[in-house]
Amino acid sequence: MNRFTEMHCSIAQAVGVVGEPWTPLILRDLFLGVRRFDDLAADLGVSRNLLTQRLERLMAAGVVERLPYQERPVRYEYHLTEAGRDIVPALTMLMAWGDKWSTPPGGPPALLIHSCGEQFTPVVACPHCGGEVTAESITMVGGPGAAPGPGTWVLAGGSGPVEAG
Amino acid sequence: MNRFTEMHCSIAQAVGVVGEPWTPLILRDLFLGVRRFDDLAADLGVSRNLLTQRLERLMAAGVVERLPYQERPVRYEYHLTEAGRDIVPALTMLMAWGDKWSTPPGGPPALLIHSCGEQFTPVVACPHCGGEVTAESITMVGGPGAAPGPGTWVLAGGSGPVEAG
DNA sequence: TCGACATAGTTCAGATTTTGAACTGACCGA
DNA sequence: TCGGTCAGTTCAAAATCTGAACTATGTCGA
Repeated sequence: MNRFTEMHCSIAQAVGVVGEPWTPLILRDLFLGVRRFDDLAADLGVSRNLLTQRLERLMAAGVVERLPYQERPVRYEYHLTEAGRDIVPALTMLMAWGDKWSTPPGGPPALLIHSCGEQFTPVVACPHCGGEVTAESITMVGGPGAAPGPGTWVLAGGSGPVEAG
Repeated sequence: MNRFTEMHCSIAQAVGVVGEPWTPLILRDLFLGVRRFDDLAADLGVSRNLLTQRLERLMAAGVVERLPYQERPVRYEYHLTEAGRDIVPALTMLMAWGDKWSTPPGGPPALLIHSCGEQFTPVVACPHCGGEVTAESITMVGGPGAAPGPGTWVLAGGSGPVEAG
């Protein structure tokens, strides 16, 4: 729980859980197979106490789970839960944005291969028409849970389409 | 510039620019049409000096631009640039994740309408086959810019597909 | 049985960042 | 001249993060 998770906004909810410093990179590493405390700390360069705290928060949020991989002494590995794996597509969009707008020297550090066999740049799509989702092609409207409060007055009351852009 | 933007990882690049506390919500508000300093501060509940700092960083990164909307006295509005609008699809994925895993009381605070006319939940897709991108359907491999260093050893050397999940 | 090593943390002082409230400065309108 | 608007700036206190050392549990080799 932090101030973001108390806002009536789904972006704030997500940011409150997976948007804290280091957390997206922790999730990336877990996805890539870096699962042990010392490996995460070494790979990321994050301080160990903060890593402890972030993993605790992610476990409390149900995004990460800790599983023993040996007894005597008991040692644990961290794994993404279903909710954690479900954030991976959003991470690929961040990666694509970083590649596009931050032009790393020598080209992208990593590439994505889809199960269809092709190397690809991910896009967000509308599942109804299959068309691409861009800032220009969408509108946000208040939903059933719309409520007044910080971060929501724009949509409060479900008062209809908001002109955006 | 911060320690994330110095890493050889596109996710870290993106997080370094748009992942600081409050920044995703600032971008959301700019997208929704909240453009003035006082409106942003009031809507978000962020301290004004931090808002100043975040907007400066976003302008330096080319994600936001400041345009005068009146003279005498000169007053400015903040707008998303092309790079800023380009992050919006990723924000919709965070929103969808928040809706799915954080079950807000009363339902989602906001809904998305695509230009095709349908209300939708965004998905990440492969532009080659149109298939959905999930943690299970993708593999990451080292790209041309792969380099050793914090946050990259997993992919360093372009040593081939990484088993993930 | 001793010492070195491995893993997964915890502790804590100092540095950095963020908050919250008040203040500044330019201008308008009555 | 007074009050209000807008876009910030200033600054002390609070919260967070870093970096290094330390703890705890158990293995292994000599």
